[in-house]
Order: sequence, then C-alpha cells, then structure tokens
Amino acid sequence: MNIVGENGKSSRSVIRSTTMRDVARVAQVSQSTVSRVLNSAVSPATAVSISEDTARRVQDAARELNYQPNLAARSLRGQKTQLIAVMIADISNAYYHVMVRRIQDVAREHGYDVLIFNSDHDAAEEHRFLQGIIRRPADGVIMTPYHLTEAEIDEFAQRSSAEVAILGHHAAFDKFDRVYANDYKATFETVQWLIRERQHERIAYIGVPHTHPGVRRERAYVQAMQDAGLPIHAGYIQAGDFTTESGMASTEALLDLDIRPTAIVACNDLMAMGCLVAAEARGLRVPADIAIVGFDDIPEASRLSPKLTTIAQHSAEMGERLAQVLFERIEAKYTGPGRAIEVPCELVVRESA
Amino acid sequence: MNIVGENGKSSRSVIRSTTMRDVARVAQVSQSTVSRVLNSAVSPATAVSISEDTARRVQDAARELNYQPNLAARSLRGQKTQLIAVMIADISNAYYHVMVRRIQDVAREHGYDVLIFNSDHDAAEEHRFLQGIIRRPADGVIMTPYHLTEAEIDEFAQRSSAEVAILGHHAAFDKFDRVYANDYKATFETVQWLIRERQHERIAYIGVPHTHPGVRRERAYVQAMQDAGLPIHAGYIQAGDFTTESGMASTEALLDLDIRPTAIVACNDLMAMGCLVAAEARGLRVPADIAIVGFDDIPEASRLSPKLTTIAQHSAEMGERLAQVLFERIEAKYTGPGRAIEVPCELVVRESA
DNA sequence: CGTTTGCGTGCATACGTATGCACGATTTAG
DNA sequence: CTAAATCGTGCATACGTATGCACGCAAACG
Repeated sequence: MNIVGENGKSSRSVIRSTTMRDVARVAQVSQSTVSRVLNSAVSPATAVSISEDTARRVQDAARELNYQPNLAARSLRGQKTQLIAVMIADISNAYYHVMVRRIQDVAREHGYDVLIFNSDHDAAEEHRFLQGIIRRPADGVIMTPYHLTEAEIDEFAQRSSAEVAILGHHAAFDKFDRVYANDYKATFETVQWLIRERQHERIAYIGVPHTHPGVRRERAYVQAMQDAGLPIHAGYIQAGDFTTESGMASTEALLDLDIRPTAIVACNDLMAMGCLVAAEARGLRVPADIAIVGFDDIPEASRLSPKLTTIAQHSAEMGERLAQVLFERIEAKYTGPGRAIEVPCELVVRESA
Repeated sequence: MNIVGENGKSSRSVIRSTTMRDVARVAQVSQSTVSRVLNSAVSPATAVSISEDTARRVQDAARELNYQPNLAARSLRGQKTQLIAVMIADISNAYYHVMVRRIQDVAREHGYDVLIFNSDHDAAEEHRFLQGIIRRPADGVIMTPYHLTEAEIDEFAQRSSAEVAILGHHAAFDKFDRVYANDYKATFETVQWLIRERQHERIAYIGVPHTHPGVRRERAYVQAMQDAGLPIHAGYIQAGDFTTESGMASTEALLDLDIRPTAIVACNDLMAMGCLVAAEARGLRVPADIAIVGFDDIPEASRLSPKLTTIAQHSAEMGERLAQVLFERIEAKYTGPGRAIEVPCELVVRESA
C-alpha cells in the first residue's frame, strides 16, 4: 500500500474548504439556517426556534463534510475573532514563558488561539503591537506595558473594541483589569531580612532605570535602608537591563568599589545569575563573601549552584488570573470598573543569601 | 492638563476603525484606487498604472487617518493572511522557546504575526492543531509532528493552501521542507567518546518510546555499544517522557540495578537534569561515580552544577532556517520539491562527563 | 480629421458569515 | 369559521478588501 496516496499530480490544487453553503446544499436548507443551527448553542441570546428535524439534518451534514467555520469571515462580520493577543517583554525569559503557557491553557479551554509578541522592553515595539491589533482584530489583549501610557492604551481600547488586561503597574492604569505582584512590600521586607536576620549593613541594588518595576523596587530598597539608618554608599545603586550580562557588568562595578558591599539585591533572577557568575569569577564564595538575592524565582533559580535565594512571583498563577479576568470581560460576565488583583510575593531562602 | 482626555463618557463607544472607504473619501477617489495605491509596492505583478498626483493624495490621506488594513477582510478576500502558525511540543521547554523566538524575529521582518500552539506530545492535540488552521487560515505552518503521518499532513496541506515546514524527522515527510539535527550520528559518536575517551563500559540510555527522536537516538546508542562489543545489560534502556521528573525516576531505577551503570545518556537535557538531581540525592559524585550526558544544550545546561555535558542542537539556527525556507515558499521564491536541511549537532564537553 | 492605442480611474462583484426582515404555514383565540 | 398570534425558514444585506471589466480621455497613428 502506497502511503503517498493515489493522487499523482504534484501541483498544489486549490481546494476551497467547505463552507456553510456546502452544508446547506447537503442538508437541503438555506445558508442562514445552517448558521442558526450551528450557533444556537453559542449565542442563545439571538437564538431562533429551529425544528428538531432540520437541526439534525444540518448537524449531520456539517459532520459529514467536516465543516469548519472560517474565522476570518466571522471576524469580518463583526463577531468574535476567537483570538487573544499577548505582549510580553521577551519569551526567552523563563519568567514570562511559564505565564504564557498558563494563558495558552486557559485560552484553549475557551476555544481561543493565542498570538504572541515580544516587545524587548522597547517603546517602538510596544506601539507596533497596538497597531498590529488594529490590523488584526482580537477579542482580548494581555500586555506588559513598560512605556505605553494609560492614555495611549485607552485610545487603543476605544478603537479596537478589544478587552484589555494588564500585567504589573498597580499605580496607574485604573481603567483596566490588572494583575500585579506586591513587589514593593516584598523587596522592602527582603532588605529588612538581610539586615536583621543576616546582619548585613553594606547592601547594594541592581535595578533597571526607567522601568516601573525597576524604579519601584529601588524605592523599596532605599526606604528599607533609610528606615534601618544604614547609608547607601556611592555606586551602590547600579543600572542593568534585565539580562544576565548586565548583571555581570554591574557586579564587576560593585566589587571594584572601595567600600565593597556584602550583599546584592538584583531586581530579577537573570541579573542575579550574572552576579553569581561574576562573583565566582573573582573567586568569591557565595554567600560567605557576598550574599545575592534575585527576583522572580524562575525554574533555573533552584538549579543553580549555589541555589538562588530569591523573591518568588507566582507567574503561572498570575497568567491564570490574567486570562480569567480577560475572559470574564470577553464573555461579558463582568462589566464593571477595572479591577486590581494583587498576587503576593514570597521570599524563598535557598543558598545564595 | 487632564491626561485622561476631555471625553467624559465612560461607556465603550464602538468606533469603527478607519477603512479604505474613509481614505477614499478624503482623497477624493474610489475605494479601489486606494487599494491599488496602497498595494502597488507589495504586489507589482498586478500593479496598474496610477498617476503620481492621485497616489500622493491617497498616501497622505492614509497617513492622516492612520489607516490600518483589516487583515480579516484581506484574508477573506483570498489574499495572504500575514500569519504563520507554529506547533511545538511544549513552550515551557527551553529548547523550543529559543527556536520560537528566532522564528518570531524572522516573521516580524516579513511583517508576519505568529500563532503558537502546544501539542504536549499528544496525538489529539496535533490533530486539533490542523483543524485549527483550517478554521483560521494561515499562510504558513511550522510544526514538530510526533504522531501525525505524512498522509495526514499532506491532506491538510491540500485543504488549507498553507505552506508547511517541518522540524525533525528526516526519514519520512519528503514532500515538505524539513530541518533536522543529525542526532543519530551525534548520539553514536557521543557513546563512542564515552567508551574510548572516558573508558566507560556500563553505559545506560534514557529515551522516550514511540517518539521519532527517542527511538532514533536509542538505535544509535545500541549500535555504538554493539560496535564496541559492549553488552547492554537488562534495564539499561529506560523510558522517560522528556520531563525532568521522568529523568529522576529513570535514574532511580538505574541506580537500583545490580550491575549499576557508570554513565547515563539521556535523550534530552531536562531528563539529564533529573539524572543530576537523582544522583545527588543518592550522594553520588558526578562525573566520578556516574557520568551524565544530555541532549539539546538548553541555556540552563551551562549553569547547572556540575555543568552539563551535552549534545548541542543549535535550536536558534534551526528556527531561523525553518522560517527562512517557509518564507521562501510563501513568497514563491522557491517552488521545488521538499528540501532536507541538516543542522549538525556537536558534543559540548563540560563537567558532568 | 477619424480611428486606434494606452493610460488612469470607477463600477461591480466575490470571499464566508451573521442577522433583520418578511413570508408562508400552523396553531390559537374570538 | 375567520382573524390573530406563533413558529420555522429563506431572502437580502453588510462587514472590508482585491480585482476583472468597462469607460472616458488623451496621445498617437494612418
């Protein structure tokens, strides 16, 4: 038996996929009747009564022809697109892909597909994303805006009719549902913990300027140091860009200081990993010579050597909540004002501090 | 200045996004002229001559109104959808997301969006994926079929008119372009290396039954052992499922054997990580007591302790090649028979073996 | 000067779906 | 037994775009 099939012609013959008209022809009814039968379950609101017999004939015909609705046409007609778009900073960051995975799972349960964009923390890319959703309409959008203002997102929401859920930024954006970690409190308490439980006094911070989380966590660090009456020496606040490489560079700079810190708090795990590498390269022992704390608790954190002490953000749970609130709006189960959903962080003490 | 804007009404007013008709009205031309002007650059094949003056007026109007073409309408009309769909086994696996990232980058250069599906190695999900692409047409598809047969994919290609590029499986599927690593050769040579350079004789293998890569690499392992005249003791071939947990379980089983192996070859890095964890839990030193080799070289491999010796698949490059060949077909720059593109693997010797 | 050519533009239509409206058939009320 | 209400179905249309066709006008030709 020839697995390639008996069809010898190799040229791609354009076979139109089966439409409602085809189903209608087989079932001996009109196209509109087919539409009503096949959608009666979905939108009972506009449901019209259909005879048992007709419905059965249509169902059978649809099954026989393996009918699949054309979503482009449905979308054009003004209905739902069955599509949600997700904008994250970088899918290569483990923190995001755990979250994306959960969003995909929830979306699939609702019969939705997921479109993914990377912004790379770049303002132009964030704008391009919004433009993209105007071109290709989606029912819902989940985004992590680093540069977009609430006004810009609001204007987009008006134009596109997509529901919006936002990751992070609990201060602004009160028009939309948003899910965020209380990273201020977590960072503050972690610095306190380093001071009280671990007796550190010279604590440095690696942040990312001009980003909401970077700035917010920096404020928490500064506040905790001031509350404890500890000085923040010159050069103790370093600027990274969320990458492992920038964590290494910042650590180099910190270790070159005259008043060398005994602990480093990095505002994400990738940079904290850079700290470990740089410290190891200098022959320093972690945490004996220098303690290191990260943020996110990506899967790798528990597999490093030494295992990373870090502030866990429950990214899978955050993804699930984001998808949940979004679908509540898409399905009009909730229509009220923007909700603020705080997911607690938690310090996970391992070996590096 | 009130950043929220002067528009006081909070109810979501449905603002239709600007269409070609709007642009036409402003530019004082017909909708068809707008279409021709805006697409002349894209498809010079069907280009019709347009006066300089008209073209300019249309361009200006489009810019002024911030016109964005509706891709649903364009898709329905029978043109390109500007969308490619990617089916991978699991986006949580670092091996895949590096690849996906590169595919996204190439797609963006071509003005395409990327839809992502996880199959979780499940046959039903793979079928659901193909159904999904029938519903939501795409111009191209990149997939990692574990269960789908060539006949099934071929039937799909006929129905959907999407171009297809395949990751893996260099044996079958010769109708389509496919990119794969020569994992047989790499595995064979790695086992040889363990025997010749590291003097191992009791070498075990953790595979994944009923999957093409799992079986192929197992064959290479068996062949290398036989060529060296070494016995494969009972229980030396373990069955995992690509997860870290299954790697741990398989390793437990191997360490319980009477004739305990001195080296383990796992057919991916996640399972190899499970080996490390299980060996450490038993108080064994790696590689002194037991050597471990993985496959993939995911980013974490170089950050583990001990650093993982593994066979690198250049997944970023593979993603790039996949996207390249796919777009060559989409843009009709290549129309010949299915191409087989082999990307070499390479053994990266670190600390675990 | 009359006819042909070519150039620029508009008209009309199709893609596949959802839905308001109308119409015939059946049932119910008066 | 006639009139009104209800039920089941089809007709027609709109969504936004791309494109074959035709038409008007200018240039070129005989």
